[in-house]
Amino acid sequence: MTASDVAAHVGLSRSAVSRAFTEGASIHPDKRQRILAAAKELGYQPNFFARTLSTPAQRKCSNLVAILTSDFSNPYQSYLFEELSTALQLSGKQPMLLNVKQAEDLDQAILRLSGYQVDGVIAVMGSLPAASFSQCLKLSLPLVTMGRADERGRIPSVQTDNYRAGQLAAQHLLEAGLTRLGFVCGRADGQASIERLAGFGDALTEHRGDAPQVLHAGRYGYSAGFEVATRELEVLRRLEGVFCASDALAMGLLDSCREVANLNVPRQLRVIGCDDVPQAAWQGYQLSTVAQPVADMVAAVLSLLEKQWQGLHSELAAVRVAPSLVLRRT
Amino acid sequence: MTASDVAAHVGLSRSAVSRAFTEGASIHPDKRQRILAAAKELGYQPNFFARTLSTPAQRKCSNLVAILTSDFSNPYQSYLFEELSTALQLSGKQPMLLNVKQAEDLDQAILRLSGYQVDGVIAVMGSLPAASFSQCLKLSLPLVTMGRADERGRIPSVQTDNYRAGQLAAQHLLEAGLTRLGFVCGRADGQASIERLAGFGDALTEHRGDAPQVLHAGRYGYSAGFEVATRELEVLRRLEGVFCASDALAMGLLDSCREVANLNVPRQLRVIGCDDVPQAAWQGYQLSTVAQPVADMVAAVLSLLEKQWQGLHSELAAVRVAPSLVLRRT
DNA sequence: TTGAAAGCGCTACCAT
DNA sequence: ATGGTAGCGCTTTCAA
Repeated sequence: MTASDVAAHVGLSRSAVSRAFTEGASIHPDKRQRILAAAKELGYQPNFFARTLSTPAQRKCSNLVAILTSDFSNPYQSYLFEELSTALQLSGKQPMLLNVKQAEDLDQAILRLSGYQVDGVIAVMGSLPAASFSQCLKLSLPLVTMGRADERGRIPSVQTDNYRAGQLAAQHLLEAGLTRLGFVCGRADGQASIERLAGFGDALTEHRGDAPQVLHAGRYGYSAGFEVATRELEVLRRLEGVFCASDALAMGLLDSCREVANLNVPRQLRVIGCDDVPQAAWQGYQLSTVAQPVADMVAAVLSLLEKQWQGLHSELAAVRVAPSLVLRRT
Repeated sequence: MTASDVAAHVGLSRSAVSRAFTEGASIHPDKRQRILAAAKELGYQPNFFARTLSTPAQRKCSNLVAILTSDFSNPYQSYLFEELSTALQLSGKQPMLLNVKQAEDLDQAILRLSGYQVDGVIAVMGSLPAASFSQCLKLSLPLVTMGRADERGRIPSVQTDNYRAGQLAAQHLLEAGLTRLGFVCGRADGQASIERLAGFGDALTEHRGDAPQVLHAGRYGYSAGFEVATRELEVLRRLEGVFCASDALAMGLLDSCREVANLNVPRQLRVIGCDDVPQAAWQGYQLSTVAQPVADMVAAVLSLLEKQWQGLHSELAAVRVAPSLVLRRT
């Protein structure tokens, strides 16, 4: 089905058909109606590829935006992904997905993406090195990363203010009158964990508390939380409250307390997580947590992309969005 | 960056560049090397849009495949989605995502998709009526649905053999010597729930057991499971085992038993779920379940698409893949 | 094996 | 407001 087919069907020119599908083009309303009706009947839709091809370079635009991600099993990632794809569609963009398993593939993958003329790339991969994105820079392909800023500040990024997240967690535990506090770290080299710990620790010392006891889970998942709690049970028994670097860690720890340690939460130990994934609200957990402001983050990402499309490269930055406290049972 | 730019850079023709990127084209190996090297240096990648445009209709192909889905918060969906996108990429296809919130949007959405020249559509939306896909049929856009067959058998589909899933669950509970059994239904009108119940019930009567007591949760999520268990506590107390239409339902029920009913699982009540989502293996749940054969289903989906691309419409069918039992603590 | 040229479906610019 | 036409980047004949 092509524009010519439709044109022939209604007895008008190809140009007329094109205009009927172009917002604000000079065409008689009646004719536009007739053309649109015929198109609907014939199942015609302008070929976006051809359209992009013929549009002048200046405002060429495929409306395709790539989302790069490496892990869906992570509940926070899939939650973020839901919001991201919805927002993208709402603003008229079509999300393309790239599931990147190995960092080495990245340059190659981005090159392929450029073959699809994507308008921009959103990278949701906290653990990937910024160096991997050199190809985007080289192709001057608009890019925004989420969850991790480029060390050299050359890539626009959006992330939670992790330092603030640590402060909030500390504030909550301190207000409960607790003093012996701990922090469960995800990846030891993870920027997020490091910053959360910094905010947490600073807040404690400011309030004349002791520095937190740090437990190393090594990863951010449920199992890691369960395992670290089982392994470090003695440490946990001496604590009054812990801040976990992710909700999944907190939930694993919680279950270990319940089933292995027979440690009552929140009576003997208060637990606060970070992310506010849907499961945190489950009646079985009722986990208090520091909520990542997902909606705000998504809005910030779109705005950063928008700026790049408008050529406002000067105003780009590492955006940090404020998290908030969600208090539940733990 | 266009083929002409690369051609100029190496002092050859556009045609040569095109051939360098075409598998098995007639070109001197040395020249191909030079061109490929130059392309890499310049960050050139053939424009897939233009390529699709110029390729003869017969084997025209964008390598774009759309995935339609309506809910990512569902853990089974995101798990399935992970597998699907990976498999697609592995076979050289690029997944495009369409998050469909409202069924009415569907026709419109599919039309838009056709504008992107997608090679096929995979619909992962159990709860959408088959009628919504008329647009695909009209455009003769290859389509495969997952999780729900078209009543009239006109749309190729892949799903778990839900009847068999019910049988497996029954078999497990009967082998444990239990007789007073129940079934927790998700959506009362959901095909999956109905079939699972049928298999479950038939297996029970075959073994001379009573027909199962049916509890209606109304939805498939965690909260629905928690609520139905709390509401129907008295019924639950009289049962020895329940089969839940989804893992999320089972987990909600489990938590309600633990926290509200003080009912010991598995001693007083055995619970078996359906799906085998990652959370089912969490130490806090250790949920026995009927596993959906996700890898097999994904393979079947790709194979059905492949057949449509080869024009083998005669061999299409509603594929049913066998589930398997995963026994854990409950 | 190679370069020239036609044409894929479309939009944008011409004239009218 | 309308129809004709050039040309977007590419693949593919066709000659050579």
